[in-house]
Amino acid sequence: MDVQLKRGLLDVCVLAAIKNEDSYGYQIIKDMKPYIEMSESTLYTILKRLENMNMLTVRSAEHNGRLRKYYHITPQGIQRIQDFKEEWEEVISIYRFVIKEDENHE
Amino acid sequence: MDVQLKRGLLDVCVLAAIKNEDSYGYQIIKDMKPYIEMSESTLYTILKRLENMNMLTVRSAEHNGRLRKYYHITPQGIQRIQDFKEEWEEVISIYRFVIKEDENHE
DNA sequence: GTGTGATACATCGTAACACGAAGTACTTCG
DNA sequence: CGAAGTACTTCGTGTTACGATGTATCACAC
Repeated sequence: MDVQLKRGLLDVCVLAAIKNEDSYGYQIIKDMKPYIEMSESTLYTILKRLENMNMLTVRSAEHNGRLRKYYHITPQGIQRIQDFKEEWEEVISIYRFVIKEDENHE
Repeated sequence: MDVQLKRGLLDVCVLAAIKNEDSYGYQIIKDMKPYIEMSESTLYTILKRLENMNMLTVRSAEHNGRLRKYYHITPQGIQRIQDFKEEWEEVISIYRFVIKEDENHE
């Protein structure tokens, strides 16, 4: 999938992936794989960013001797998803513009 | 509208805006304004990029003593719109993922 | 017991990109 | 004359996705 097209979706996808249940990096990647793929470096960058923006909080926990960082969504994070849903109307209208211009001439 | 969300849409919008009829910078901005807004510096950067990618060709013409550059879409440009339409399925599936995770818990 | 692959997180450098700011230059209209 | 509209250009900056690379543990096969 086109990198540019992904840019506006990744943040919200990560938030959606942890909304119902706290999760950790590796799991998030697996959960999102059927829908959107991202490298580990991308995900951890995003998680760091969302943390700095107070859209999620982190808690470390030990699991089988390995460290795991569990991410928990905040009210701001939930609001971010809400804003995205509202912006989607605009996205659809843009899509329709592209389609309209395209269909006039095929 | 969120900058990141626009990134994947701008190129295709510009191509759609010139698909049926050759157009020039200022006009393109006006045509797209109801759907998506972009600054002049952004548009001219995009037009330059699309030209380098052979998605459009340029022809200069004089209009009322002023220079105008008319942009004409190429087969590659048309193909780019087609690819976008095909990728849209994926975008919708991602949107549904976000919505689904969101609706489980409100 | 040694390799191999999965799990799990981190850092660095890079290239793409949107955008604001500022500039040039011509036309129209009050 | 001055302001606003038309039309294109250049520069610098901040954001961002990603590949490459590294560290470390665990499970399982051979």
